[in-house]
Amino acid sequence: MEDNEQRTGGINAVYSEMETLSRRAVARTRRMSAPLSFVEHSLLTFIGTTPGCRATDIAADFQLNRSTISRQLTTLGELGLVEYTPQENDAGRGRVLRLTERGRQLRERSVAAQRSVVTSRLKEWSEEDIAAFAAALGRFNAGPEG
Amino acid sequence: MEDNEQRTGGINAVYSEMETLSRRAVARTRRMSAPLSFVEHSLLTFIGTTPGCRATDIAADFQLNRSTISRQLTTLGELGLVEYTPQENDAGRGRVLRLTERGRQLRERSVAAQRSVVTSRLKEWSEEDIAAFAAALGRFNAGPEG
DNA sequence: GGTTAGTGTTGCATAATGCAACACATGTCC
DNA sequence: GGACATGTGTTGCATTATGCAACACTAACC
Repeated sequence: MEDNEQRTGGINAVYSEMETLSRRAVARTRRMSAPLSFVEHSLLTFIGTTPGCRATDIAADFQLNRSTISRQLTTLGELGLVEYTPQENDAGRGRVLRLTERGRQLRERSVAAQRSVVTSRLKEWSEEDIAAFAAALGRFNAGPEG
Repeated sequence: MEDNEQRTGGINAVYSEMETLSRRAVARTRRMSAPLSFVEHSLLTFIGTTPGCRATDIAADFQLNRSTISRQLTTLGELGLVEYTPQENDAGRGRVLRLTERGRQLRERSVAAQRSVVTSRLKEWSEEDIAAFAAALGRFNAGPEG
């Protein structure tokens, strides 16, 4: 835990850039994911990539009230994008969510549009730089809870 | 623009990790920036780091309606966090915003709390890795519009 | 000076969110 | 097995956030 200046400066830079990145990502989702809102898009992604997740898990991860998630899921359910998996015997409390085929398709379309923006921003990057960047992002996301 | 598989895979990974990163950043801000919302926190940061910015610039960047920004700024103004700079002769249209001393302090407190989470996640990273990560994030953010 | 275009504000409607209370299901303990 | 505790999802109600349209005001333009 050597707390030298260079390390602190690097951390500050990382945080600052991440705040910019996140603000722009939210704005981009607002612009490009219509008619999905940022939270709705995040719901589809989370459900699609978190097998076995329940509404309360989402609420904890998103830091939103359970009632908010419940209502959002009701909406997505009425749109035919999300559904409850049939009850299984070994299922614990709560109900397990999953995407419908339509949900997968809609999310894939939204992702493709936003990914094109990322592709454009990485236009001048070498293959190695892209791989290193992806690895660093993955390492950060997989890191210890803070 | 050689479009080989490895490059595409890297870009997909970058996008996927960024979506996770942004979702968590928004959740973290919800949890740690109280009583500031994510948008309010973003407003303070944007105004603090974008000299000469006006309400309409924020609306364009955040992809939110001007009326929404106007009301949010009214609230932040009543809280004594944001103010209009006195009219200058060479000022163009609109009114230029800036943080008050209280606004700077409140934002700094909020940033410090969130930055500690980033610090914790980078605990095992070498100084060089942190510097490289910060550089890559900066390069990405500074890249061409998409 | 008159016109055009950009900026910020407000009324109204809608969507998103939180809190509290509740019903229901699951787990625990005896 | 039954009583109790705990977790999950839903709904009523209030508050806040957001969008759209209309407006007033101001700066730019010819």
